Amino acid sequence: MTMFEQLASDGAARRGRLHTAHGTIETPVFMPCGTYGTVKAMMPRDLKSTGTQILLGNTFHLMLRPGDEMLRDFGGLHRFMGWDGPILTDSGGFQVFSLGELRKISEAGVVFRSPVNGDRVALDPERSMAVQHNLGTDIVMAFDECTPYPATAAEAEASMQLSMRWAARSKTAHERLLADQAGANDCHRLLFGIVQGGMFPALREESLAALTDLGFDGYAIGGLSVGEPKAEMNATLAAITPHMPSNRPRYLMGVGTPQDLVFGVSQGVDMFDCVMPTRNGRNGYAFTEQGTVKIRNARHRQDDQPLDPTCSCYTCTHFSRAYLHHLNRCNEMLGAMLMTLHNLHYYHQLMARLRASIETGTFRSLAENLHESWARSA
RNA sequence: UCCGCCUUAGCUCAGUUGGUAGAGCAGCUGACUGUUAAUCAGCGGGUCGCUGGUUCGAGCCCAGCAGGCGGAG
Repeated sequence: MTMFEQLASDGAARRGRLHTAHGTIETPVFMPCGTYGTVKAMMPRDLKSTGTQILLGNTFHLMLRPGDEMLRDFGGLHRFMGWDGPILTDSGGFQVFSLGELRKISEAGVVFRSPVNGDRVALDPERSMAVQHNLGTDIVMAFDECTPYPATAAEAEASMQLSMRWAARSKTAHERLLADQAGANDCHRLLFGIVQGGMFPALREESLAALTDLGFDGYAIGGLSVGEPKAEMNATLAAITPHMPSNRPRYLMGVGTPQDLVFGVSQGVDMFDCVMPTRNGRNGYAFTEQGTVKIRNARHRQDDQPLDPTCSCYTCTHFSRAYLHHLNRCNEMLGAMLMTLHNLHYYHQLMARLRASIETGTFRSLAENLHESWARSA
């Protein structure tokens, strides 16, 4: 059985299937972020009920707490957090970007100051691979540097070249770890490389070529949605996806809004992840078929309507906007839970509709309808 | 009845040796894209209890009054 199979296509959009040690993933797929071994405010059974197929964990955060060796000895992250589906782990590369002043980068790797207790924490390709294997992740991400924006061509190139050298080291370390585990029934573990290169198409192509020369199970696009204008992000994405291998999954990292997902799928992206549905949900911001809803706004104080009348999630079938408004005002945790539940349900429903439309060749008209509907409310 | 303390934003309170007022919360709004985030940011809002006095100038000093709290009878 091949690891990734393409079932249908509609324009550049692809409908596929990705096989992992913990199950098969229907693509295009959205993956919620479970940074610290939990998708915040969600129990695993909630995730299942919203249609979550695979979720993210984070190398950097989990190695700090509870520690990757502890998790290995415990039997892995899946058992620890009670999630039996696939898990993809970010390599810590995004923390190289997001922790800003708390880090020092060199050829060897990165030294962080732990945001937990100020400890000195070192991370490099070899350590990142070891941590991800200790966690027992299904999809390992190469250790990279997420290039900041804005960056000059020279800066973006230097950063990208460093990420490519780290990608080679990641692959070597990953294969050594796989060899060590040969015989264990759990060696079906994928490794994805990450394309960098800032907003420069030529650098992006160069990065992709470096990665395909090495050969990875999947190819991710990193370094987007880091503060650049939307048009620039879309242009950069559109410039690189046509060059990506069609027989491997394509993953757009850290993106995005529902509109971003539709655009990404239209460009042939298979996988997405983003904190937006969960973080924004906790902050009182809902995504609906009619556009976004800021539940804290005074206009919802006595609103007896559901968040989204077309939605079949537990939140929308049981509670009013007035109640969600009240919970948010009172800072009650149930508010964060119900809002997150809805947002994830909405994201996964959206992906399911996109998948179905690719199968029936109606992707384009669905995308147009969605944009019209979102635009009407905005 | 006497003595002391208090009265400043919707609420709880800061306001240094006199130089026409601030915070937190509440309210209203915005942001959030491989999570250092149940987070962060902006805005509106006050005859400083009332009436006089001293002073170039009073939320700050003085007198009286009103209301509140505590104590003594």
